[in-house]
Amino acid sequence: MPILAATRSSYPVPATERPTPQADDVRLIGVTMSYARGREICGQGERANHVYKVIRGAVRSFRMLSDGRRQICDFYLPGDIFGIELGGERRETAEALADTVLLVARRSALIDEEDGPMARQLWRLAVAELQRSQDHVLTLGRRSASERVASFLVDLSDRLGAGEDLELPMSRQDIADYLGLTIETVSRSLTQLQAIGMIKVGGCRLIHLCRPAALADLCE
Amino acid sequence: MPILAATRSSYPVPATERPTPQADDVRLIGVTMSYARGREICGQGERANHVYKVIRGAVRSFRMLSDGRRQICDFYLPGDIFGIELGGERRETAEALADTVLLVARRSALIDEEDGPMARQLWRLAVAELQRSQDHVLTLGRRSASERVASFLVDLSDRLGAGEDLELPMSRQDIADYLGLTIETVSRSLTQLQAIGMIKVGGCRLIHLCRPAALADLCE
DNA sequence: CGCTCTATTGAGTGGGGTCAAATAAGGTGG
DNA sequence: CCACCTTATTTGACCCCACTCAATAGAGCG
Repeated sequence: MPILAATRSSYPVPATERPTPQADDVRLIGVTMSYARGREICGQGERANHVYKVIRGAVRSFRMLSDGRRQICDFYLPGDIFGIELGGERRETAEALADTVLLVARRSALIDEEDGPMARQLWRLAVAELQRSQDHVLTLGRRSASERVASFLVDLSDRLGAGEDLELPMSRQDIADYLGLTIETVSRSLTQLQAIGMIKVGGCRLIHLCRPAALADLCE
Repeated sequence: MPILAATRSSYPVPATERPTPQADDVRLIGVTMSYARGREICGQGERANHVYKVIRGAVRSFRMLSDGRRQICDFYLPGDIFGIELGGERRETAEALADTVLLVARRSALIDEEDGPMARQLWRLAVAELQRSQDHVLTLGRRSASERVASFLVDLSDRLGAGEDLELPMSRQDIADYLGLTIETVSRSLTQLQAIGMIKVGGCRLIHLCRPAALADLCE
């Protein structure tokens, strides 16, 4: 019998089978599932049969080169929808950053519908993700290490709606693989931003933005 | 009276007013316009009232940081559609790489339609562009200079359907701004790829891929 | 308290950037 | 068609930001 499973588990656990009470943006009907920290949600090369909405926790989505270099494409936070692909095969792997609860819906429930409004919702979703990806391209292509870290913090603060006190759901390694840097460089950039009074690092998952506006200005 | 204008002109010139005879992918109804090399097609911050399909020539789409650093998000080649935005404002500027002919359609003709199949076409278009952008992220985040240039050449060859003889529609500066490098590094990478027998540079706009498969392998 | 995992800091290196000069490729006007 | 001018590309010399390798310091957990 499915239960709401917030406990650490080795395999994904169905949590409830009711559709979400309120659908914010896109109406998803599916099953909520729990994933333990680090667990794979869906893998590169698999058939893309489901789409996901983050209820609690956080997710990283990434691709790897054959020699092991990893690039994180995006992090997904509560409210975000991910996993909508064009063709049948997934191009990215998604993993839970922390213990995470997802709403899992059949892809067919979304895509095969001859429903104009729904298709437009999907389109909006795709365009919004495209814009995020293009911001990412700008950051990776033309910003220095500390600018990348600054823009990352600003973006995360906006998305979490957390104001000036950020609790990072991801490790330094994840940030590095998102920003195209190494963990050492991420760490040094944080130290440097702290030195110029932009932020205050209080434990490795806690960051206070002392001057959010100035931080945003760093990214132009 | 609008004419088919292939001549160099200072301002965009309407070419014909008939809809395209055959629509490949998305049925666009609009006006064909000619743009001289270097001319702006639409600018960052403007209202996004039109969408564009490349008939002849090529287009670069880019964003700039306040200090002048430029990041090219994508190049658009004959057959490609671009300029579909979510909100009202454009986030990127588009310019003609060479003398270019575009089919220009009103955005409203696409978006306001309550047409399921059309909305799905739009969605496919957006997802396809998203996938290209995510490939770009992987390249910028985790590949070395010569790997970037190699993957760029392979991708361009695929898209142009040109086989092993590539005619580049863009300058070294454009390539550099697309790949997050400098022109000097692009040039050195090309020289290096030539030195190991991968390509043959014959004039700055002509590149022959001697070993296309090996070149693709460089990008893993 | 000790073990393990993660993050920070330090020292040294190298890939790609900067600056500058040489070369090649286009245009333009005579 | 050629000489001249302008712009784009290549090459060289040198430097610096970010990477690598290594050691230290915290954090989390049993």
